[in-house]
Amino acid sequence: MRPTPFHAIADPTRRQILDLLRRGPQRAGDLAGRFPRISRPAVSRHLRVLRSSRLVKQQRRGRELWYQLNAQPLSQVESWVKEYEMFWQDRLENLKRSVEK
Amino acid sequence: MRPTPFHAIADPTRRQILDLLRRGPQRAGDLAGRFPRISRPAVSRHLRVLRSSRLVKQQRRGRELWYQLNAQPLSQVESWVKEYEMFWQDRLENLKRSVEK
DNA sequence: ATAATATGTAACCAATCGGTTACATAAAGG
DNA sequence: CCTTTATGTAACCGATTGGTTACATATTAT
Repeated sequence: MRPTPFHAIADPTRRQILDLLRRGPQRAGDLAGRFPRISRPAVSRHLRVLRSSRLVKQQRRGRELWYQLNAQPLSQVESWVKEYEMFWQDRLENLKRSVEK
Repeated sequence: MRPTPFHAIADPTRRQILDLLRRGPQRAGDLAGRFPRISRPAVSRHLRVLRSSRLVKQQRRGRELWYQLNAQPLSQVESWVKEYEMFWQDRLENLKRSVEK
């Protein structure tokens, strides 16, 4: 079962990993090094979730594994959230809508 | 502990509840009625999660409880995702960025 | 008062999650 | 070859999740 991007970004560590990858591809070990409080295998498993939801791609280079951001699936999240924009952009409009009902 | 909006929208049923509430306030029972496959108490607990992450507000009207969308916390999700827009909008740019590194 | 209606909560359960330590695998270096 | 380095996986564990059924509470109707 492929986790939805909604599920993948629910975890704060996974969001942080994606944030790090915006600066460019990184090795698995480098990423793990950024999280002093959790073990390398834990990060490795977060990477697996991100991989299976297609948010990152991996590429072997010798014995190193480089992870690269693939933001595409996030467009699904954006388009969902976008439908809610009008509801917080002005509250008057929101209120009006409710009253009309 | 207040769940983040990221966590709240990770569950598909909760997203659907929010979708329903875009059309206007609804009673707890009406919402539950929209989900034939899961029990009313289950929906009630999803509502509790949404409540504690401030995505809905409730209002008593006699013996009915009306739920209303409060989209505000979703702006947090939107602004996070927004930072990734450029990464899927054109892949050439994305590729260039990687190569520069 | 009593019953009916609308809704939340408690107790329980199996599945999933996120972490750990120990082990497996694969490539590079001496 | 054997060792080191980089990384994933397995087994295990306690906490959380999402569902269920049974019960509690509050408000309206008879």
